[in-house]
Amino acid sequence: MPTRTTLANNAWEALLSAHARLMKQFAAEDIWHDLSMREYDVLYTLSKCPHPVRLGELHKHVLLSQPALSRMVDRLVERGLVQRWADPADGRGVRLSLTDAGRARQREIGRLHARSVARAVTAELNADELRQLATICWKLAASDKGDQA
Amino acid sequence: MPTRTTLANNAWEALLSAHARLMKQFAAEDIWHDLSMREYDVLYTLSKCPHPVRLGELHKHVLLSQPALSRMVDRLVERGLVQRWADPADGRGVRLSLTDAGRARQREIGRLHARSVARAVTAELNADELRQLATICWKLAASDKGDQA
DNA sequence: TGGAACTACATGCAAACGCATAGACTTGCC
DNA sequence: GGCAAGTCTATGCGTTTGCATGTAGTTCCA
Repeated sequence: MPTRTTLANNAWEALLSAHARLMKQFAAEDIWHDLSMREYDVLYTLSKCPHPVRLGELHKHVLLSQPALSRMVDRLVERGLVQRWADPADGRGVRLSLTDAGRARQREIGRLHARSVARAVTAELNADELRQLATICWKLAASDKGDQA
Repeated sequence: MPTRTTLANNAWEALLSAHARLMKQFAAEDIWHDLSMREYDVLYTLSKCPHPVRLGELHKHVLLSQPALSRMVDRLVERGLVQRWADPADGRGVRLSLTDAGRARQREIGRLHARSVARAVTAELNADELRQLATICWKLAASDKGDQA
């Protein structure tokens, strides 16, 4: 009879293993062109924001240190995929959005990646399991705040 | 009415978000001493192997390039936490195991980390959800059999 | 209004990473 | 047995990362 602690640790280890396996599989796909998956992740996150977003806000969603993110944005700006704007309400701040080229790029890769994801995940899980996984993981993801869906 | 593809992508995004949020939270804990979480991950993986394990085998479980893993092992050997053995059955190969110090270190940190994990995860999920999450994620993790291009 | 405390982002620097490839060994085929 | 092809790990090298800190702008409160 496993304790609640044991159940929790087993669930987390399972999540980590699933994450590692699928990340490796997706990284091996030949769809990323000259982007790293981390860079794509940033483009994808920006693509979901209707308005230019603060660096700090972006940082909450990306597993990267703030300086590393700042410099990655540098590079994406230099490549013409992201735009930096001054924030009129806060002179320290920066607002970021995709350029048209950046949006096009994200869509192009996103379309292919979404297929890979669907193929990999539906190969192992039925619709009920997909719904359960989403429900449970969103609980874990949003736990300090009601965030998006 | 969401399609199966949409369900799959939503589930994967939820998993990624949960992963990112919890990883950040765990990284912020003050329990790692002079190890990075990636290094701890390697020690943990080794701790589960009853016999010395090949580098390539270890690599399957760690989200890191083979050269990066090789050099991380260098550093862990240099710090006295891991041992490298020649493989009698294959002269190219290397076998790895924890030293006593490495095992002690892993246990010490593991005890604390397991508590953090339990605290964070049980705060959001009940026992049924924990079991569902584990079952589903192990399915995703273990599907190393089927491979497609 | 002024200044201390705080926040947001950028930069210096050493460490660590990924990619390409080399080196060492094994396997398979003749 | 011998040589080509394949596998396992290590190394060279340019890039990216994290930590500590710097710089600029904001907030709080006397």
